[in-house]
Amino acid sequence: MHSLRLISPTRIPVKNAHASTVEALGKSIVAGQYPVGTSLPPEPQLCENFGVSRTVVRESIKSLVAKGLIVTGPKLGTRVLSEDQWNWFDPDVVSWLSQKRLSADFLRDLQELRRIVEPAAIRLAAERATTQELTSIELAFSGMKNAVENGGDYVTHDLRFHQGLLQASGNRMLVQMSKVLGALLRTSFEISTAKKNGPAESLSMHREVLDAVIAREPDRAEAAILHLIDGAKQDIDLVLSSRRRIPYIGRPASPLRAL
Amino acid sequence: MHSLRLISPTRIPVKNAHASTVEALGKSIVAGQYPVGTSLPPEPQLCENFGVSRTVVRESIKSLVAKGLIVTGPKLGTRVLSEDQWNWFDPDVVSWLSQKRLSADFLRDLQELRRIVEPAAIRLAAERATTQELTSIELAFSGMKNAVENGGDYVTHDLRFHQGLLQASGNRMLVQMSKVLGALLRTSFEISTAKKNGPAESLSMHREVLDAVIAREPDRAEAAILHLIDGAKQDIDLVLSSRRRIPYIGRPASPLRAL
DNA sequence: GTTCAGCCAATGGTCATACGATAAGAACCT
DNA sequence: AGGTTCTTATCGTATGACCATTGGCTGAAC
Repeated sequence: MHSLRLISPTRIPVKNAHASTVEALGKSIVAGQYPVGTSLPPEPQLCENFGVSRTVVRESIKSLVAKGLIVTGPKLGTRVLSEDQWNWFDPDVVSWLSQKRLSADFLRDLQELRRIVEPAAIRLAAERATTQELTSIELAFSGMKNAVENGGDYVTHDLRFHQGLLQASGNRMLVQMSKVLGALLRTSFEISTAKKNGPAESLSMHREVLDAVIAREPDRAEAAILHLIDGAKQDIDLVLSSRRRIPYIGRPASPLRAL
Repeated sequence: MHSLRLISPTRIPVKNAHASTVEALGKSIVAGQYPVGTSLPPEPQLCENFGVSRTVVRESIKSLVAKGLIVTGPKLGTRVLSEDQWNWFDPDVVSWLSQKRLSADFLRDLQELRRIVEPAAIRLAAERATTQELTSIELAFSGMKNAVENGGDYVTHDLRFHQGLLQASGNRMLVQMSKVLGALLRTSFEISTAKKNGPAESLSMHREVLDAVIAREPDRAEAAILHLIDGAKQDIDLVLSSRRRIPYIGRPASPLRAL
C-alpha cells in the first residue's frame, strides 16, 4: 500500500531508498533548485516528497553534508552552502553538475584543470609507467582504432586511454583526479567525435602520445598531449560560443546530442 | 548513567555524537586499523564501542560512505575500500591522513601535486587576480613579515599567502585544491620554519612571487614560486631521509615536533 | 565425491515514535 | 529603543520493531 503513490512529487524510490534520495536531493541542489543560503524543506516535508521515512531522509542529508553541499542545525534547517564550499572533486557532485548544469564556467574550469594536470601527469607516466600499465593503455588504443575502422564506441575507449595515462603517473592524487576529469573528457570527446574525421584525426595524435610515453620521452609526450588538449579546447569553445543557453536539462546520457 | 563509562574502548562523545563518531571511525580507517577488504564490526558492536545509538552509528557510516572510504551491504557488513577509491580530495580524509599516516608516499604525492598545480595557478593569478585578492595576499605577507620581526605565527600567514594565490587563480577546482594542499603546506612550512634563517630567507622569495603577480608577469611569477617549492621539497626530503619510520602517530597538532 | 538447490541466519535497510537540544524570532520587560 | 527572556520550529538522539538481502550451510541428487 506504500508503493501505490505513483503520483508522488518526485520519483518514487521503489527500492534503494537511500541512493535514490541522495541522488534526487543532490541533483536538486546542484541544479540550483534551492538557492545558496536558503534552507531545504524541513525533514517531515522531505519525507513526504520522497515517500520515505525520516531515517532515510536524514541519512541522505548526512551524505550530502559529507560532500560539502549543505550544513544542518537545529532551527536553522538544512542550508545550501556556497558553491566554493562544495567538494568539487567528489565524483557524485561532478557527475550531478555535468548532468544538470554543464555551464560554460564549469567547462572552462575543467578544461583549464585538464590542461594543467594531464601534461604533468604524462611526464610522470613517461618516466614511471610499468609495462602492465602500458599494455593497458595500448589495449584502450586498440579499442579506439577498432571503433574507427569497424564502428563502435570510440568515446569509451578514448576515456580509458586518458585515464590509463593518469593512472600510470603513479600519483594517487592524479588518479583521483582522473575520475573527475572523466566528466569533462566524455563531453569533450563527444564533441570532437561529432566532427567529420574527428576520430581519425585524433587517433594519430593519440598514437603519438602513446609512442612518446613508451619511448620514455617526457618532452615529446607532453608536446603531443598539449596538441590534443588544445584541439579539444577549440572544439569546445566553438560549441560553447554557438549556443546561448544551457540546452540540456535532464538529459543525463548524452549531453551533447544536440550537435 | 551513560556518561560514566570512562573506560570505553575509544573516546566517549559527550556531545556532537555524530561528528565525534565520524571522526573516530574515519581516523581508524585511514590509520589502517581495519585492513582494506575487511569488515568493520557490526553496527551493534560499534554502538557499544562509541557509546552512541544505532542512529548515530548509521549516519556516521553513511558519511564515510559518501567520502568513498567504505561500502555497506546486508550480510557483507561495512567493508573498507581500497585506498584508490577513497576521495583523496576530501578535506576530512586528507586531514585524517595527515594526522594519522603522514607517510613518505603521501608527502611525495602531495609534493608532486603542489609542484604541478601551484605554478600553473600562479600564472592564472598573475593574469586575473583582482585588486581585492591582491590586497588579501599582501595582507598575509604583512603578517609573515611581522611574525619574522616581532615573533608570532609565521606558518598560518604563510598558509594564507599561498591559499590566497590559489584563490586568485579564479578557478574553482584550484581553490578546492588549496584546501587539500593545506595539509602539505602546513607540514612543509613547519619544516622550513624550523631551519635557522628559514623564515627570513623564505620571506624575500615570497616578496618576489607577489611582486611578479602584481606586475602581471606570469613567467617571472612561475619561476619564483618554483624556486620556493623546490626549496621546500629539499627540506622535506631531508627530513624524510633522516627518519626510518613514521614517528608521530596520534600527535595531531605539530607533526614535526621531532625536528 | 561432487554439484547444485534450497534453506537459514547474520547483518544492514527501513520504518515509526518519542523526547532532548538548540537557536531564530517573537514577546516582553526595563 | 534596547536588551532579555520565552516560545517554538527544527534538527539531534535514542529505542524497538520488522523487512530485505546475501553469504554460507545443509542436504539431497547424481
